[in-house]
Amino acid sequence: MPLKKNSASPKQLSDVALELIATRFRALSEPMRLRLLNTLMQGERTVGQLVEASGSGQANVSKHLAVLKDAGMVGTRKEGLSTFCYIADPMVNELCEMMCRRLRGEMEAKARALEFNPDI
Amino acid sequence: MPLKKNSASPKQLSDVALELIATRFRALSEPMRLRLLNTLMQGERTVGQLVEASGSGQANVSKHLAVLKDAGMVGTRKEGLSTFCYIADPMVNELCEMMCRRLRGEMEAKARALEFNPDI
DNA sequence: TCGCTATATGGCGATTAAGCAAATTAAATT
DNA sequence: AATTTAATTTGCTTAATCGCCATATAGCGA
Repeated sequence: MPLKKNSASPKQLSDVALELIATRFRALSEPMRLRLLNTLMQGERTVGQLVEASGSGQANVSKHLAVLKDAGMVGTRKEGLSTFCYIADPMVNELCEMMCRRLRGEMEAKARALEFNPDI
Repeated sequence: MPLKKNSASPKQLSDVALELIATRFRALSEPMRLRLLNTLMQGERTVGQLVEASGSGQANVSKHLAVLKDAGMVGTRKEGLSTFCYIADPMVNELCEMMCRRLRGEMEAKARALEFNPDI
């Protein structure tokens, strides 16, 4: 067995792949959508609850949710008149936490860099 | 000791935080920028090399690199006339790999779902 | 100093995306 | 069937972004 590249193959991604990946990240590139996801991290919510929690209009929330659904990040479940939304992809949590951690680290480093340094 | 939530605190992120996170993801939301990053994963490259590898115009590459630099994902180093670019944040690799894995998984699942199923 | 090369920047047209308001569908209630 | 409630869709306006072109800056060699 030739034992191909086992991990982190240095290949260039195809145009199609790049487009797909970009679309996923684009879904995460708007504060309002991140706010919706952030709320959904606490558990299932109806569209109406998300409207209230987000402070945005109903039409906008609906459209943002459609984007997140297309990206496979949010799922929905109908129950009577209400549509319940939930995070369909646990990767979303990972991605956001990773990003938050990183940002906190950077900001703290910058804050430290701006402090007076009495011991040098 | 009250034993607060030790991890994954269910807090809502602030507007500022959401904006910062969105900006980071937005940097990853364009195929051309992903292509540049993908090339840089193989190692340092000059802007000119990236122009050639990407098949895009020099001005565009320069602007895309500026976005990636602002997002803290790419760093540069000047050497004579050339500007060498490199991935400044290892998280970029993680994020892209995670996304690729996930997409592969989903696509394979969809492909399987489209197959004829002889054993049922 | 005068070019020559590598990169950055500014302007322009076209496309895309967001927010708002109004119209439309869909399910439950009376 | 008519009404009410929940959500999606559509049309409009404004703002952001991409790619292309031309121009400006900066370092190097003649």
